[in-house]
Amino acid sequence: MAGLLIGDVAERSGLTAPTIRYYESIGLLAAAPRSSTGYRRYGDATIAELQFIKKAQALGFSLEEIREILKLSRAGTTPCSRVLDLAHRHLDAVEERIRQLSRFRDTLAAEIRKWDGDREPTCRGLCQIIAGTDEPLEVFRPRELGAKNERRSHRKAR
Amino acid sequence: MAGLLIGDVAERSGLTAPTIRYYESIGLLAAAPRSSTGYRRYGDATIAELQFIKKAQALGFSLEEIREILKLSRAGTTPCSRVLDLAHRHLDAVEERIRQLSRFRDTLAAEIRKWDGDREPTCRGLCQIIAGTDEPLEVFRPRELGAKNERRSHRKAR
DNA sequence: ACACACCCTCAAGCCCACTTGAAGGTCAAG
DNA sequence: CTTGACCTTCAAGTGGGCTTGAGGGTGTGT
Repeated sequence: MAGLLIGDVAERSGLTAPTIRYYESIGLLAAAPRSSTGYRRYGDATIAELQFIKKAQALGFSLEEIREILKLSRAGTTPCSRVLDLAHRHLDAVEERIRQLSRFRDTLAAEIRKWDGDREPTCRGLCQIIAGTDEPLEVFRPRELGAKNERRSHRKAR
Repeated sequence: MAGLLIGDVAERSGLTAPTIRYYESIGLLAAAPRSSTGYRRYGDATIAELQFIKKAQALGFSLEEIREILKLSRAGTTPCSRVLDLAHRHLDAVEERIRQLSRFRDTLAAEIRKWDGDREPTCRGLCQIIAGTDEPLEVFRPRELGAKNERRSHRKAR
């Protein structure tokens, strides 16, 4: 009987069998056809799809976003502008993070040089150094790019 | 009585009161002194510390790592060589992170360019574009950069 | 005196992306 | 016919970093 077993697919895609079942369970992957005894049977298309999922994930997309992409993709006719937009936003986020990290690295490196030259380096400095750097950093939350943590309550003064 | 209430600290630091209590509970923040009725009382130093935590977090450090930094930092009198050493290691970590992110950005940007250039950017094409790319992409796992997912079992052929 | 915005603790829940475990069915080789 | 490597399902656990809820105390303005 034709078709790969889940373990073969797992091996070829570099995922685990439970992960593949999990993907099916959350609707990321279409339900595989079954053999008469209930075994899932796969074709090469699934491996390609899993590799797509892996790479999309590696590119920073959440499973939710990937599902959205695949849904649009399966619809076929829908334009890809949303997907493209999503990718652009990810790129922006990544670049901003690189900038933040670079600034931090410079600050840290400068501080270390100061310390290295210092005869009597105090540890207390560390907090102030890092805490006292320039503008407030935006928190980069790779998996949830929407900033849903805005709390600006007006407290009654006591 | 002197001292900020937890809500004031929350507002000024941009965190929430429960989060601050949580940080205390996991030993990230020192236990605040209490008023006679049990209210936590804070000084400005705590706000600076929380901002340090926020920034370190934004830079990709886990609370565990931040705790380590703060612990050494608080040790105060102990020779600073350890802190310095830690700082060096963090600098290395930051630089490695920058390199990883840069590679990641290049890959993503390349995908987007490919995609942008496409006259008929069908989502199907997109999938194939990403799925069909050359070398395997490195998975970018922001919080756990260690690649612990190598499974290469040898399956018996059936 | 009362409302109301704070504060406290402790426990449980949530989210994501899985992983692990238990209990059992299937299939090919020896 | 047994062994053992596979497959099945469903449930529960993991980990990081919180958030939410219940139940109850505090402090101030009117």
